[in-house]
Amino acid sequence: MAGLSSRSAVAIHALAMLAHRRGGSLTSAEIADSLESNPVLVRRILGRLRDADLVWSTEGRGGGWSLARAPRDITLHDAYAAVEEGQIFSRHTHPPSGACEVGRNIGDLLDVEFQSAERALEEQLGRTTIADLLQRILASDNEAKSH
Amino acid sequence: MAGLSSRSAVAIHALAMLAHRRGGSLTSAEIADSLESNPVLVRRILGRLRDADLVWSTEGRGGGWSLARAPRDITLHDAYAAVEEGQIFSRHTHPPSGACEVGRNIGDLLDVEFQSAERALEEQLGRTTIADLLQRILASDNEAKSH
DNA sequence: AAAACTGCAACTACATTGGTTACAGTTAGG
DNA sequence: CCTAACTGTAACCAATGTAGTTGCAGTTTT
Repeated sequence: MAGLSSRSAVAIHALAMLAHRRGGSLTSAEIADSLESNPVLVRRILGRLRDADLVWSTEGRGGGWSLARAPRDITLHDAYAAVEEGQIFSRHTHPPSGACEVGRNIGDLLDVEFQSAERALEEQLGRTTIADLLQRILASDNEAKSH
Repeated sequence: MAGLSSRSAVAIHALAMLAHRRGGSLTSAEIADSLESNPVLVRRILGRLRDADLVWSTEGRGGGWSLARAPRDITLHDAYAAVEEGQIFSRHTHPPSGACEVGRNIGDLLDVEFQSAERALEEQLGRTTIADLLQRILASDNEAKSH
């Protein structure tokens, strides 16, 4: 458990690509190309984004994926929450001993602390939208080209 | 990678127990008892706390573990940083395609976002000390006893 | 009918974690 | 000086979750 999966990175990458396409759509193969990864992996992750109403998909020939909202209305936290499950911190694997003053009380208090730390992380993620990110990506690209 | 390990919870639990002992020491077996866990596991984690100068240990008969600082000078972030390694978010497993405008620029920008989110979490953890936590643990215990 | 898609189940390889056993080294006490 | 009670570590196991892949059924356009 050396941290969370790379699904957040993949999800945000895909959302940025879709935002770059404006209203247009992309296939899972096209997104997988940019990720140097696999279309099935992309569909798995985009499927979760669809469950969270961030994107929608159409089947069959000519099908693919599109944004379900404006890029400025999707935050990095939306992407994170859609693909990453549960809590960041793991709690005690066994309930601590009730015979110990610390053991029988620490559980709930630790929960409060961990939850507020996670909330701080989520709030920070919520401050950046896909539109913000795409703008910086394009600025970064122009910067690179001019050198 | 459904989050971090439970090492932070174990570390904080152990620090709270040591703080409760005031200047005294505890053996890894005593701490393991409260955790309903294993002395070796405890020594592994307390070893990291020692590397971070939060506790010290003495070997041999009558040995054990003690705090290396006052409880009010140890934050939950200190414990977290000592036992949890690396970053919370995983990055792209392969570097994205350089052929894609998004792919060749997103890496660094995502790093900035993820790092500032993690910093927010760490700052929140830094706001609570072991002394704070122990005080609440004891208050919680008295509360429970009075009913 | 064929081509180009999504959706999904199943499987592999791999890393990490929690847990355990075993044992060497250190120290205090009788 | 010998034994009991500790720490320190290495080695190993089972369980879990992830990334990656193959295969195939279903859907839609041409």
